Amino acid sequence: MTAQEIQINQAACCTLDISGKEQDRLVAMFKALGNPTRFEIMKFLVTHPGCITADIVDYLPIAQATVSQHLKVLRDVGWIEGTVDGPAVSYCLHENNIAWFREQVGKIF
Amino acid sequence: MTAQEIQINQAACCTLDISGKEQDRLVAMFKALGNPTRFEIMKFLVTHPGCITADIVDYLPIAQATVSQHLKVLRDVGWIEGTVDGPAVSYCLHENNIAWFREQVGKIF
DNA sequence: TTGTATCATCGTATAATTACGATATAAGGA
DNA sequence: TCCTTATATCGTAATTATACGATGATACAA
Repeated sequence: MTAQEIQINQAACCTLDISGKEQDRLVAMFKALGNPTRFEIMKFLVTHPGCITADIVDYLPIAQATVSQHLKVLRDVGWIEGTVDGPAVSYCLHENNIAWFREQVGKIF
Repeated sequence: MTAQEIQINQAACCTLDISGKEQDRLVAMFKALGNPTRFEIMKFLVTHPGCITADIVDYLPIAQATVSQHLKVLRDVGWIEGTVDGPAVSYCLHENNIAWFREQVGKIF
């Protein structure tokens, strides 16, 4: 169920300054970090900016396929960005999106 | 520039000062808001502090049992707090925990 | 006590997530 | 070209989340 699918039974007098696609994106960012493994990946990236997937696979006790899946989730919602570097992919935090997230959290609550 | 000053600058960027139970709690808070319905409930509470469950049930297009379940999740992780008021329960945002969340997000990323 | 209002919990069906091994793809070297 | 390295994707089993109606629990008024 997305923000657009939820049919509110009351006038829009109660909405804050987020809704629709922006709200869905924010919720997706919350959801992505609501997983212990993905949170751990984010923590790793803070201290290892520019590391490649293999580094994360070595660090975590889970299979390569699973790490790749989690990286895709984090990429799709905008927490991180990957740069192709030969056969490898180098990952970094997506600073702009992180700033946007922090800004939204500050605005809403 | 001394090594100490460099360390201070790094700490200002990202302290990564979280682990164990605190990290689990933070992840649980992320997860709880990573659901569109629960996010909508939080938005409603911003503009309707002290409202009761029935108000939220009227507002959302989902069954009372489902709303109650979502409220329990939000309560358990600390986003909101409920006060018994006769047969009803009045809900508010848990300001201290929200401040803690914002602080953690600011510290880590 | 009986009835009503309010909310929580139970049981359960369906959907989504998470993990894995196997396999496909893409870059670059021999 | 063929081989190696590094990732992504596929198929799938197990777990978890989400929603519902039915029912249980609690407060209070009549």
